[in-house]
Amino acid sequence: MPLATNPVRRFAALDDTDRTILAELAADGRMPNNALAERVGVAPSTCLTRTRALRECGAIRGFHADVDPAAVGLPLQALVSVRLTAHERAAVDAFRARSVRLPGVVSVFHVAGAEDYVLHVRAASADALRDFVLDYLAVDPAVQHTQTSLIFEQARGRG
Amino acid sequence: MPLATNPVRRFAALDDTDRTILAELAADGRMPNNALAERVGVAPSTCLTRTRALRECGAIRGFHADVDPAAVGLPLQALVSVRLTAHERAAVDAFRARSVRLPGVVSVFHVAGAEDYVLHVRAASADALRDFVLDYLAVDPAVQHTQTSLIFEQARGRG
DNA sequence: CTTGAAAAGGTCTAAGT
DNA sequence: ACTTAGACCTTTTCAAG
Repeated sequence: MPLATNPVRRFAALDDTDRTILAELAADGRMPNNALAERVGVAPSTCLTRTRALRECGAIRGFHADVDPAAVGLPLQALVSVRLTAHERAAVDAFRARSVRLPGVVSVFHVAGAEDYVLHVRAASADALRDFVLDYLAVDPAVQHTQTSLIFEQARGRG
Repeated sequence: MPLATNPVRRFAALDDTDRTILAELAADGRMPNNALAERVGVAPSTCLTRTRALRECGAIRGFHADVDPAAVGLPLQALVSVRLTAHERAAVDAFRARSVRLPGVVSVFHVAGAEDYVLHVRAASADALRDFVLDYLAVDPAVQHTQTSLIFEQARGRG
């Protein structure tokens, strides 16, 4: 993949109306099209066309309910830093593909720096969290080292 | 706040139907109620009652569009670890309240361990990211030290 | 608590301005 | 891009099982 690749090109046509739609739907993903149109200041039909285009060009990747982890029996959260043994593309990509499928994994960040990955995970208990690290990461020959930081509290920003 | 506090109590009544609804809406937050009802195996009216109860008891905290950061002119992401100078509750809480309002902040994690906070931030460019750290964190007297790790790639897990 | 059916409201398409 | 109109679908309520 050449360094000159410019993925922003796809979004070049976005104007203020589009950005407002994105902000409103990021805040409330279930807002009816009528209400959205009024907030944005365009006709409902225009709003619908814009919203659909935003989904098709990839600016909107999907809609998701924000579920309280405690409600599904996973009250604990942690950030697990992972350093790999090898750093070729194949090993790195393979670890990412594997880690996103592990139970309790919310997000996988491939980062620059001393660590290679940071996993945001949820667990039912401290024991379950320990088991997650030991059973899925520590035994992985691709994993050289892990460090687990329990999350006391998470707050959402506003973009 | 006593250690014995048990916030799980609020969700004690959740059954299989509720958990299926949560899973479906987490995967597709815009699924129509009658499609959801069919997948879950109850009548649409029942499904609506359940879904509303899940929102009111806090199991569903909201619905959000998943917006591609690149679409809104913020193609860069980073994890910024923050160590505070003081660790009394007042200082810690104040920093959290401040940091969630900073521009580009996606999530704020209060973590156990050597660092106090990890900020997930978005930025328009490397310069903008540097400015964010210097202008908002480095100048903050409550902040002792920061470490910024650029995010090469983020992948979502499945809960 | 769940249900089916009726009423109310939103979505979507296609026309013309 | 906006408006209108109408078909279609979804949500919501409510009386009853």
